[in-house]
Amino acid sequence: MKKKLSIVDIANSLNISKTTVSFILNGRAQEKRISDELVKRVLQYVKEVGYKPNSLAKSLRTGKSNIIGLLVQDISNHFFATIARRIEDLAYQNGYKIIYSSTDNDTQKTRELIAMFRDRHVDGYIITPPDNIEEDISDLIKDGFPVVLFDRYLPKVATDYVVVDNLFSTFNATQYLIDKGHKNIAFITYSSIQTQMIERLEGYEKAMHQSKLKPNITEVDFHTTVQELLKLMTNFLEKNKDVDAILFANNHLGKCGLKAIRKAGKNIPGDIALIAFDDYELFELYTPAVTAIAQPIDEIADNVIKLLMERLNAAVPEEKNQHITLATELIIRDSSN
Amino acid sequence: MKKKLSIVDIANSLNISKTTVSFILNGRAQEKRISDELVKRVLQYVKEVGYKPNSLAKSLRTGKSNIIGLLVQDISNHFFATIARRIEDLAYQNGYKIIYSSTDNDTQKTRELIAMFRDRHVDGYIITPPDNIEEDISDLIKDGFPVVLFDRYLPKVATDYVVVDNLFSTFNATQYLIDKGHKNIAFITYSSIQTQMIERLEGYEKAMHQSKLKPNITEVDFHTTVQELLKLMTNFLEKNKDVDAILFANNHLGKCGLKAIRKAGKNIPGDIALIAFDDYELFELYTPAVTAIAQPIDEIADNVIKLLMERLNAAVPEEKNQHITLATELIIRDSSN
DNA sequence: ATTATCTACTAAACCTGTTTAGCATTACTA
DNA sequence: TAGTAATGCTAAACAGGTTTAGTAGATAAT
Repeated sequence: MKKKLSIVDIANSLNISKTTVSFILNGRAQEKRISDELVKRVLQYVKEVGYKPNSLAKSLRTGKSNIIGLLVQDISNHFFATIARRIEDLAYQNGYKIIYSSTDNDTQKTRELIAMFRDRHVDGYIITPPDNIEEDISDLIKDGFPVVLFDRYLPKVATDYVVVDNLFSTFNATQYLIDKGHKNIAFITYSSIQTQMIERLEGYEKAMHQSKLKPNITEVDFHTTVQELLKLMTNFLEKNKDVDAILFANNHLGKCGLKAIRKAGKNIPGDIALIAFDDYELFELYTPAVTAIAQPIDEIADNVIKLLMERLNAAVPEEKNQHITLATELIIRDSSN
Repeated sequence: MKKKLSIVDIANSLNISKTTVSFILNGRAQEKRISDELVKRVLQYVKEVGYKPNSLAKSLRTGKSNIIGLLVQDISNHFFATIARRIEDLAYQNGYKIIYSSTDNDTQKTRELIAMFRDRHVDGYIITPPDNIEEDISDLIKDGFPVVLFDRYLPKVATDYVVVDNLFSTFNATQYLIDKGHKNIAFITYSSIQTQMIERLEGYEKAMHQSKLKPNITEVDFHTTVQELLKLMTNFLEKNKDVDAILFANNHLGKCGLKAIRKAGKNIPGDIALIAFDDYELFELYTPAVTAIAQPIDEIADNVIKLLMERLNAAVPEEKNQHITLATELIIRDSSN
């Protein structure tokens, strides 16, 4: 195990000061009036012996880590995994690494994770915030850390965020169902105070209200297990025989709903029409295919990174916050009906 | 922005040396004969002011970072995302954080990522290795870093790994198809020199050979896009009208195959039977449901972390390597046929 | 009474970089 | 020809911890 070279080793080998080496390696040679000849000699030698500065030592001194903290609700969820993947790629392209964790929408866990990230001198944060995390995130912002939220935002916290037009999305989807002649359209969602969920509910309610239809809303707890969800949905179907369409507020609910409907032996969209928030390969290949509200995953990731990079590269902290709202696409797959 | 407290601030406030504070905070008070009274006083004060040691400084001195580097093939793939999720949870439970990246099976990219992780003083590595990465991983091991591979292993590299019994899995699946009376069973896989792929191929070949059936193997390039895969599979179906069953070597191929079959208007399992390696919600809900080889995702993650923790906690580096092979489960969903 | 041992701490070195302040030379001005 | 400026480089401080080596005073052993 050959021990790693340090900047002192380089300096000693060349009989110069480590200060000089540091300046050269950080591109400050010109500014510091180091002769071209020496610069060339040092760079050549460094390359030759394969010296790589210890980034921990660098971070300790500079306070920068070139690491971005990514807190998603659940990395095993297709929506978040795909976004995380793209965020990762873009971050690397910008010279940043990603350290991530899943929050499970758990406030206490998220709080600890933020503390950990902070402790690790993370340069910037990308977060899908759980409830009641306002204070922790405000602290980050107050202390000058760039924070970009996505999927949802915190009305009380002034920072950048990237979301989709949830209200219009469910309004539009509900309207689509109404236009197809459905009257008893149910909405199944999580009981949540998070903006994306509230807006999705509002969109549904608005459309129903406009058409003078009676809303039928079921709110389930976020931590309900798949087993329980299945039972719950099956129950729902039994007790709501008149429901002829269901709008699901996210992919997980949609997936469970599909299972329940399948088990109940109902036909889609014959017996019951279905729209899920978030598209899914599953929905495309299901027979017959399921109509879905597709979020622009790549665009979300692109904008998140764009906002974060702007803040990271800003010489002076930008006061103004940017709020980006992207459009979704209603992917109609049951048009034959 | 209140500036962070350092250990010196704590020491000064209490009129003691920072050495003493350090010893107490690292649980070495007894060993260093610090009086119980002082220990209590320091801990009390530290808690009161909320002092948290700077982990970068700590890492710089100790060489430990409490970070695990996770290199998966693609975090947006359901199989890897689910394993990553569990690895993340278990790592946190053990006091480790995860820094991750997707390799895309790209050797050069992986090489750079390993260098980056190393540079970041990652304590241990969990890797799904791409081709030709033997030397880089051997270097890691030679330099004393714990490395656990999973999903596949490198025959030329002596280290711990967790895999599934690929050969038996495809042998068993093929045999299942044979037992159901299929004669023209095709195998669609990636052209790969990776162990898991080779073994899956071998399992298929072995079963076909045993039953004196003619193998029908299609190998596609790993970097083939979804579009191209679809076209390729559609072509395959057209040119192989006699094929009555297909075994797919992984979830992505299975998914694309399903799409192609659907587009070709064929029935499953009436016209053509299907088994996919890796289970998928998709396969369960597809109508009719698709038989699949399910990998024990939780078990894989559990064992990976177990092996890694054993190495991380070992006082002396363990010479012997542990190779864990887990069983898969053939989830039969087309039994009605 | 002297030396050895134990107790309860601590000064200083160390980890490996970056940054500040400054020091010889030589070149240029007044 | 003294004074100033530019050139080319470096010593030392610093970031914030851990670890080594040791010290002063009290107690025990010889």
